[in-house]
Amino acid sequence: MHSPLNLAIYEVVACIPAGSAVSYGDVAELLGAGGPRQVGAAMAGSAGEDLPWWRVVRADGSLPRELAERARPHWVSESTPVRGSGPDRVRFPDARWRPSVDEFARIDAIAALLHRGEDRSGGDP
DNA sequence: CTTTTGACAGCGT
DNA sequence: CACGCTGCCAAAA
Repeated sequence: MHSPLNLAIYEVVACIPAGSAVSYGDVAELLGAGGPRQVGAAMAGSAGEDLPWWRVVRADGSLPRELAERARPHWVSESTPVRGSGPDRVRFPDARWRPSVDEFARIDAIAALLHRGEDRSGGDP
C-alpha cells in the first residue's frame, strides 16, 4: 500500500551500501518520521520493490526466522559482520551504516519531501 | 472516535 | 543470553 511514508522508507533503504546494515528504528530516526513498527510494516509490503531488505534488521541484529535464512547468503557474499556460526544475525555496531555527508543530505531531502507532502491542508493562522 | 495490528525497541527478571 | 511486558506510531476497520 505505498503511503508517502512508505515510499520515503524505501528510498532510504535503497541507500544502504552492501556490507552494512541498520535497524528498523534507525531508518525511522534517519527519516525523522514514524517508528520501528512503521518501517517493519513498510518492509512487509516491499516485495517486488527490488530493495536490499536484508540490510534492515532488528535492533539486536536478528530477523524473523524465515527472513534470516534468506538473508544469510547475502550477508556472507557482502561480507557483512555477523554473529553465530549460522550466521544468524548481523553484528552491531560493526555492521552499522554510518551515512556520509552526501548520503545524509540525500536522506534529509527525502525526509523534507515527506514532511512537505504529508499535510498541506493549509492554514494555521 | 476507539480498537486492532504489525519484518519493532528497551528494560527488568 | 532468553523471555515477558510495556511503550510506540501509523493505518485500516
